[in-house]
Amino acid sequence: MTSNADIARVLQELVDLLVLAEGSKQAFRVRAYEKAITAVHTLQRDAAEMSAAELEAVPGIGKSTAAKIREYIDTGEVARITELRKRFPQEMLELTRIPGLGPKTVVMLRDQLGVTSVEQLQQAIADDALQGLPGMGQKSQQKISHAIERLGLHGKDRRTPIAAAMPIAQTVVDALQQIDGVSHVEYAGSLRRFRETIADIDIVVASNAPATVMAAFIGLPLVTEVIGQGETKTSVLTGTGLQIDVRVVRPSQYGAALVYFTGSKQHNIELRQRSIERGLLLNEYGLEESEAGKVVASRTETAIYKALDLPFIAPEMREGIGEIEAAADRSLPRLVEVEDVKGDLHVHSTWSGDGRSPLEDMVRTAAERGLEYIAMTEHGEDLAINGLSREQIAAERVELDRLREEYPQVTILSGSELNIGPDGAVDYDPDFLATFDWCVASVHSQFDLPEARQTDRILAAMDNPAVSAIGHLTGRRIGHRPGIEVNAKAIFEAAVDTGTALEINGHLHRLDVPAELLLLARGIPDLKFVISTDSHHTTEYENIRWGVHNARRGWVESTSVINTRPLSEFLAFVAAKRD
DNA sequence: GCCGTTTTCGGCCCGACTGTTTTCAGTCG
Repeated sequence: MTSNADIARVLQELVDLLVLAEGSKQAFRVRAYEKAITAVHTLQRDAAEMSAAELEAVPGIGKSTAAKIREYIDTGEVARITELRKRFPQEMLELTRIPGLGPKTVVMLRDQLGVTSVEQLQQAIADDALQGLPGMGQKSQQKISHAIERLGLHGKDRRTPIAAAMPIAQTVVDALQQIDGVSHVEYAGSLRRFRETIADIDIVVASNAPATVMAAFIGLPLVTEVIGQGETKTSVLTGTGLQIDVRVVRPSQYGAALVYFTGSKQHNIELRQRSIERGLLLNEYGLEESEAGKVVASRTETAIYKALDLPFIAPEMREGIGEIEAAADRSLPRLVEVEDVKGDLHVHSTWSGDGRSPLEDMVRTAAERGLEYIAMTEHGEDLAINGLSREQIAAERVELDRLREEYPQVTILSGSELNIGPDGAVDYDPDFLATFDWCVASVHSQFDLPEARQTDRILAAMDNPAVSAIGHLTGRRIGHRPGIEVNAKAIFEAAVDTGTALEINGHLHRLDVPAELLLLARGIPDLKFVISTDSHHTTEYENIRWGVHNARRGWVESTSVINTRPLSEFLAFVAAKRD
């Protein structure tokens, strides 16, 4: 069956082609289709099973898009796309990936020089053929030439995994924080919204001395090239080709700037439309009356939202997927927060082959961090090298008993991270499994089985009464390895039916269950999650922040997360399944 | 192309920076 993801991909190709045909990414048709793509992504059912009329009823999808979606489902093609492909061959789309080359220039190059590929463009530059073209001089030619050279590092489409971007962003934020006269610094953009990959890092600075900030910024050791520099905006590249944009605003404008640069683009557009409806104008400097120009709000984000008759909307939700409507009718979810989390139920020590901190260090750190309970979940014995035999588990439990006396403030559970085999079987026998207080079961092998088999193995693992949660559902490593393919809906249903929780793994490389799937799980009553750090070292308890961010991006409420509950309630959840 | 308590046409978010220009077009976010 044609999946929603397939449809979104097809519409994306249509958008890419239309940008050339329309000459602008901002063309209304282009934006309309982009909105439709978002609508398809967030659709709660399979588009393939929907009639044209039903599709048309979806906000953002109109008559024309609905017809094209049906056309694709029924015939596997869209005539409009076929036609556009003839006008704009694939290589021309490649040209638009060169930073600084927009659709107008790409089409002009074809019309004036017959250039339709990167190779031809390089030849044209070698021939000095670009300067003299309408609107192009020597500098333009140099700029394009330079952009092609570094395309290998960062084309416009290149995205960086959040795990790589986050430490860089924090380094820059920390450095800018030190500058005299800087009152606030925060990373914004897709990083603040906690997307799993980011195109560039946006940093907002509040200061009355922008020149000082910019000078310090471009002087940072990680800056290898300055792309653009103005009074309020400077863009640079790092050695890995990651772009960092810094915007400086006055402290009184900080909230407006933060809203603006956090985005998303769609969220901002909707906020501006809401502003216009109220006779207001919203930009990165403030929310003001359109006529009088009097500033209504600008210092804090909360003030901006309030002036638009909205409660504060969490950055992780600002994707233009219905959060503003939900805010307007006061039906925003009560998102989970880091402070809500009482226990960590996925923790390794050096007892596991890949653990890097000794057991006592892990326990002491948990106690110091104020956790009420933890589960030591060393790897099960089926995981070669890393896993624990029954004898090793018995030995670890002796140590756990001693630690319980030494650290009475934290309840230490004896757990395991079991391995889900290709058929859904897990480590150990039922009697031995019953001796654990808590087991999380995860896929660690056979990542390329077809969707049906992957789904079946997880459903089988959920049927096991000892399995209280499924760990890192897809097993993906962001930017390195795609996850296993699963039927998410079937898994959500089975999780409810069997009383099994789904882990939200907080490792920045994992963020698994992915937020995209969490969004699909919205509104399923009784579906429970557990947010875990998967710590292998004492420093990794910090991962709880990332796990919570990811959960919030998936609109997960505090009440759906079992490790926000007191120990007694949490144990009751485990016991309910075993009975 | 989508949408509508300013409905079926006429709007559609807003600004910085660059390079080419003497007032703007293109690109980008």
